[in-house]
Amino acid sequence: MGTAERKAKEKEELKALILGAAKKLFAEKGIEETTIRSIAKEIEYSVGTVYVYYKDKTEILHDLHQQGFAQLGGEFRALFHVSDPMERLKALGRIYMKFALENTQMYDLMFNMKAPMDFIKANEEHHWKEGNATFDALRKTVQECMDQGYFNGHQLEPLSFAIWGSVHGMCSLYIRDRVKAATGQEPDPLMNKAFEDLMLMFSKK
Amino acid sequence: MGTAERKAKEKEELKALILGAAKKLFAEKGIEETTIRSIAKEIEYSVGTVYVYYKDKTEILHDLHQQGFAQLGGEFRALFHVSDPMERLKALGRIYMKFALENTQMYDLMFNMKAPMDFIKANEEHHWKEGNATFDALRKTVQECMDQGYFNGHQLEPLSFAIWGSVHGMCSLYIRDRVKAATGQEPDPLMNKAFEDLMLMFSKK
DNA sequence: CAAACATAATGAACAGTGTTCAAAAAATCA
DNA sequence: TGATTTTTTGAACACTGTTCATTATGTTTG
Repeated sequence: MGTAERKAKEKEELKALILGAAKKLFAEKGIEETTIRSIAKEIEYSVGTVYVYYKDKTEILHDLHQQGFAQLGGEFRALFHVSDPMERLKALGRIYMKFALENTQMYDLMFNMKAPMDFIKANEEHHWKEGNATFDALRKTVQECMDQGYFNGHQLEPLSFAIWGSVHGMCSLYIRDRVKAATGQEPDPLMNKAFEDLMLMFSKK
Repeated sequence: MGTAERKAKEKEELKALILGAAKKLFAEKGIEETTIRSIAKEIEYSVGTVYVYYKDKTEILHDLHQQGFAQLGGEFRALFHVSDPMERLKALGRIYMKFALENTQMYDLMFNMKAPMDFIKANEEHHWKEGNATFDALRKTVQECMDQGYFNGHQLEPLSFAIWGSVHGMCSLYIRDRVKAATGQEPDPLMNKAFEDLMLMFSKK
């Protein structure tokens, strides 16, 4: 039936409209400062309408964090053209860090905020497929590095986690305003140099 | 004048009482879930009283985060008995991580939450002395390691930051529930193994 | 076409938050 | 004791996420 189809499409469109407004406001004024009312106002609908399409705020946050992973995942996938695994590992790290610095709010949502994980726990019985896929890209690359003689005497899983953690840690400190406050240095150059330092240590055979 | 003295002391005591209640509730039910009203109830005073002794919630959070740094700082200082700098570096990391895993709420407050930094920006013109002192302990130790031939070809500042970031990153992912969700592994053993992996790489001459 | 029905949108209302501040209570002083 | 100062109070305000009876709109049917 044509009408039902069109209806379903319209519903999807409005849902996307809400999400788009949320994304815009999050980037503009931060996630904490963005209210359901401000989202409703942005798209010129009432608060109630937002709740017709999203059962609560964590669902909006979860949908948005999926968009972030779609973008980062795409950039990761593009890097699998690089055949040298250590080069690819470095590139993955660089892209990851670039993403974090250029999309601080989104990165925060993906890797720091509790909301998306709360939503997953409450609705999808514990499967964070976005995080899994991203970690998999890293793990695969680390495995290939090990096959080439890198990371001797290490185990794949903890090593991959350690590498993720080390880059995430710098990004997280950056986003949460601890870098300049603790080191006294300009954050951006320090981040880049520190990243190189890490990679230099990681790539020692 | 004796009375004025006693008064000042009583004021300090009540302030400490508020802070103690806050600390207790934070550890019990989490920081986000602890309200000014619940703090007031805990010490059997009214909401208004809390605001006589603390100008707002960020000040409570800031005072509490100072307590955390006092504890961690004390544990750090005790480690300066270890004369071998690389051994001390590893011990610093282990203590840091132990602190994070055993005081998740406090660690979150110290290194993730925005409130304490917001308070500092608004009230103490940008000087995070707690963070500075802690980073200094790390930096000093890293310098001594470099003096002994470790970390060849690295610069002190970015390297120290990278080391901090790498341990912080794992702790942060742990606290924000990303470890098991992304890796599928049991978090605690993975953390410990990953920490060893990092230290192994750091200590390669 | 009009009436019956189904779907979508609304916004006042609720319970909760941090915060304020005139008023009440308690303590101190003369 | 009475006046004055200090401390404590909690109702009230502006905000939050969320709900749901009511209204408006669209669709189907006799």
